[in-house]
Amino acid sequence: MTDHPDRTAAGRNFIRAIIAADVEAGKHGGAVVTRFPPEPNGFLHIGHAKAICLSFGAAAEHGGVTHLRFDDTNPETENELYVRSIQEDVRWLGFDWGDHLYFASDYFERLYEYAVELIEAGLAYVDSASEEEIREYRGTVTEPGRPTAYRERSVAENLDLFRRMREGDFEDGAHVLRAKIDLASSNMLMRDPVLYRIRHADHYRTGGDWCIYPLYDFTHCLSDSIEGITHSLCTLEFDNNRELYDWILDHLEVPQPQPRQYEFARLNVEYTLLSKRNLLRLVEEERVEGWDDPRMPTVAGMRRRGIPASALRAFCDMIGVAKTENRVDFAKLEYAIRDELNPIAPRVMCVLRPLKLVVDNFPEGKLEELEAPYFPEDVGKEGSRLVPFTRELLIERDDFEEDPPKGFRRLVPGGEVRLRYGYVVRCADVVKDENGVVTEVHCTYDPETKGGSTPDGRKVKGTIHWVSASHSLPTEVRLYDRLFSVPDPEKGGDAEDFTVHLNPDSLTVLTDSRIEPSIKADPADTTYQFERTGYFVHDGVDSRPDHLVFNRTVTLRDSWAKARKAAEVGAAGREAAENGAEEARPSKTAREPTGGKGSVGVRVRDHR
RNA sequence: UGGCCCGUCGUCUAAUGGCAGGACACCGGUCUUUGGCACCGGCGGUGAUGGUUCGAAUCCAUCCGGGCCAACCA
Repeated sequence: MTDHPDRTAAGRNFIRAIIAADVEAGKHGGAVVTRFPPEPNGFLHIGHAKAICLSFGAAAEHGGVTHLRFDDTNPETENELYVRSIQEDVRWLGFDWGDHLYFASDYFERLYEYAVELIEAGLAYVDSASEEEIREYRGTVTEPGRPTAYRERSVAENLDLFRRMREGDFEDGAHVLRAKIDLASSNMLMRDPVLYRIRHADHYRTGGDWCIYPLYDFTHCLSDSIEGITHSLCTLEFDNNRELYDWILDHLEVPQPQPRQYEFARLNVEYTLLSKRNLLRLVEEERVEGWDDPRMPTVAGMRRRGIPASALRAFCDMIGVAKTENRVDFAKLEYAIRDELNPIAPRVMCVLRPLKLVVDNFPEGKLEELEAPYFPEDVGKEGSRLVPFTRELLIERDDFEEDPPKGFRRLVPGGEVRLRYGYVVRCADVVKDENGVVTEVHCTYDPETKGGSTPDGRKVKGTIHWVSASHSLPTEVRLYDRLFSVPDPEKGGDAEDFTVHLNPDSLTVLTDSRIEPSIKADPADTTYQFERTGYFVHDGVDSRPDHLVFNRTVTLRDSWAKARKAAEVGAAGREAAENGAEEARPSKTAREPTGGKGSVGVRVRDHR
């Protein structure tokens, strides 16, 4: 899995430096045990991928192990479906927890005993104040908290009450167990944090065994301790929790040395959001088709989109680990994807928005099979397929211009262009409908240029992709763009609903695309490069032999589109209206018009 | 507002008192039967002000800016 050799270089980030120093110093006997502790209440996303790469990577670097532990202490939000998807996703990412699969819910009995120990030491008490009261008595960041009426209960009374809480003698919310620490602490988390609450709810694993459930701060440090974790890595927002993490372990009889918590900055990516709460909203409100919608930043979504696990790992390597708040450029992810796919994705030809091209001097009914390599020279991989060449072909609508802009290197009236792996053709004539829309391009081909070479040495500047009109396969193609139209959709906080920033153009469905027939013989999970357009993969959910569906993983870099865009700056949004014709809304199934008429002038939206 | 954390090219990230480096992006070029890939070159940064030091991104102080914390969520 070390596809990047320098990954093992010591001290590549501050956490790995700490771990390396600890190993060097012989702490924990030189052992490294980390853990990845997801709560099974949602799907894993790219932010988790960063945490997974860090925790698994840092341990593996020293021959250590990483535990997968479900932090399942909240029966109301967690379930089995999430447990399964999380395991599948971690495995798919390429990491192995071996035998070390754990559940915090398996520790409930031991946790209960630890709580009793705390009570016996006079360090925890049962508080019978209401939730509102406790909140009010906690004070604010500028005012200290005050004790409720129950803070000085005797150990015996606390023990009895806590036992009866477990027995089910009380209603939800009647009592809680609190640590007795410091109500005046400047760290709000130290103001007698709640350790246990009563919740008469069935847990997806323990069923009705318990009606009291431990909270995060109590559960997490002790779970780490129980499992012999050495380095407990989490994100920055748990910084304030560390003091409590240490306090609990310091005041209980636990194995030494204790695990230490280290925090790093969570990942943010431009034009997306990574909070599980809001991702869940997108799913529940059907703004997307589900957790695995290819537009989602979830591991499942990215997998369906065609992003290889190796690209995600490479991306995590590239972004590093630090404590600085960050928002990573979307282009960095795209780079990682292209960089992984370029050497492994076989090239095939698919025409996204077809325009008929008739080769006038090619015999009607004649079929010529042309050999086309799957990889360009520089990739250096063997393999080729035959592509059928016929009198009637289909080319990309964008590849013909009657009135070409400066620098246009494709087909124009009277001009020559090379059909990839085929012949050089010259445009002789154009057929238009009553609206002046081009419906057919007529060409003549030069038989001497078979395969694309020019024996006479003349330069043909443009090469375009094509398919046979009669032998190509119809396919649906789904083009994805960023889910949000602003770099930080959650910026407004709760004051603003992030859904207003959803990009209405995040999905474009093309229904009359045509692909070369060779792909019929390939495994369904093949990731292709459609020449000149991008990387595509069969949609794992909707694609069938009789109804092909391809997802665009990422576009190819397109310096022509970039140049065009730059040229148009200042020319105002003159094409806004035309673009509007092909947009589909998220989760809706609007289709691009299938006739030539409506789709003329439509440009492939650039991914940027 | 009290506490804690964090400020380095546009973005991400190195430099642990000793030449501010890399990646992505961007710009220019070479190559090219993908306007892809590759290669070459360029642009561009230590939030501010003081102080300590032969020497400060690094240590200290103040200020400015950003983030987290007042769930019986994690």
